[in-house]
Amino acid sequence: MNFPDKLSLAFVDDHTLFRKGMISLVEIIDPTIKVIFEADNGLDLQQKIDPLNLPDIILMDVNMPHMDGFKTVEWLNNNYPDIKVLVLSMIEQEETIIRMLKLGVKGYLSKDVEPAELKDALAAIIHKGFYYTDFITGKLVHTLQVDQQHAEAILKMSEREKKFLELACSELTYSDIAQEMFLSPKTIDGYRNNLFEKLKVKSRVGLALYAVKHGMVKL
Amino acid sequence: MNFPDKLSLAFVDDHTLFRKGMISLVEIIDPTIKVIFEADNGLDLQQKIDPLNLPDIILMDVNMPHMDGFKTVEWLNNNYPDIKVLVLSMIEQEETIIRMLKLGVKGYLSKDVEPAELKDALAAIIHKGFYYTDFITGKLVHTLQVDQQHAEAILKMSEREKKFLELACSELTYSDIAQEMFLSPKTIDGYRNNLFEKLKVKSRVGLALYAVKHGMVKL
DNA sequence: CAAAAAAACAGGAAAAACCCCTTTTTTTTT
DNA sequence: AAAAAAAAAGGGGTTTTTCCTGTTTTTTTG
Repeated sequence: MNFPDKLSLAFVDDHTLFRKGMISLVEIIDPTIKVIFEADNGLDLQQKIDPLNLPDIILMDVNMPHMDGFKTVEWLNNNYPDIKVLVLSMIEQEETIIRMLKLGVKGYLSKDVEPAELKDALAAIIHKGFYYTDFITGKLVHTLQVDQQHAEAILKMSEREKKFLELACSELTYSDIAQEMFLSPKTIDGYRNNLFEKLKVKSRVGLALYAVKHGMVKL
Repeated sequence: MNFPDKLSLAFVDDHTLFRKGMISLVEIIDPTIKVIFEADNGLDLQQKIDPLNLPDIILMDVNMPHMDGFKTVEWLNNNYPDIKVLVLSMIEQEETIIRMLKLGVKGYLSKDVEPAELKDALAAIIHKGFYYTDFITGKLVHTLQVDQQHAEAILKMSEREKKFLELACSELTYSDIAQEMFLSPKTIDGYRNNLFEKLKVKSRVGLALYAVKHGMVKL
């Protein structure tokens, strides 16, 4: 199937080889598809987007420097709500997928799909408004079953708590951390207790392992 | 610069879009380059490689299902030592890079390079035998300074200490761990002190983070 | 401006971790 | 069998973490 009118796309991905390769592929998939622009990240997209020449669909990664996929989709929602976003990402973590879907993206594809499926996805997004694979649907169902409070707790962590968590993943004592954050050690105790509750752990080691496991803190 | 004779390549990467896109790009970089085959992973490569029609260079990812980049390079070293490998990967962790270089790969590029640099890398591998960026060289230097310490530490760890380390990466108290290992809590104190010395850390959190970072314990 | 909520801070105690040094038991080596 | 080495365990103390309950200060809301 070809696309009814000229389909226009844009690519947002910091992996230059991948992005250039995708553009070549699209040429093969359907030469009538127009690639309006390509960008390295969300900031780059903001500079390149032209209100008089908007793409129908933006194909976007999640991990990008300077302005990641999440913030980029939020910005698009606020500024160009009619543009549809199809995520192309290696990340298959449930939290990431769910978060993107909550932001309203119209599809989420892994980078290991065949070009034919990419074509199907583009077609479905144009005709049906979305393209969700069984894998994605399975994630959606699963997330309903996970402790909603727990999921919300992660999203609702304050910036101060996040900072504390980062510092707690080190050999600093709570006293050291208090100094670092210009707070009282007793305040730090409070943060720790809050996070123990929110993340359902019961020791500092548990906290550190949780943070690393869920990508909140890098090693 | 064009390549002297027909350069032949193969691609090994589980991301189909990326792989197909790369093939398209190579066509643009130099239409005389021949892509002999493409594979999803190491096992796929083993099935597709033809001893009578070998590529000069294999461009390969590191993370692949079923048979990762490390095992794949080892297999190639044993079976087709004349084939050169250029790694194309998102992974910039020092351990991964060093491990690949130790296995003898002739270059390691991030997936966010420009196509022009890819071309340079291919040319350098053909003419000089390798292509190492400054970034990679920096990793090599650093690893000389750190590798020895880490290797020595690992060699000196007893099986009991390793077991303790695994259990210490949890919310168990030392008392719990002692019961689990059928030892006295005082013995556990001794293990902890030994590991603090060997791994140069000074707290249980430091121990846990070290263990996870160096792959001694999985999350 | 007052009330409510959020953030920061506090007292005090118990548990756990950490530290230094030593002894005992078991295993290995000679 | 004895000596040496390694592993396990111990005494005792300090520091840090954890826990419970509460107060004060600052910010937000009405």
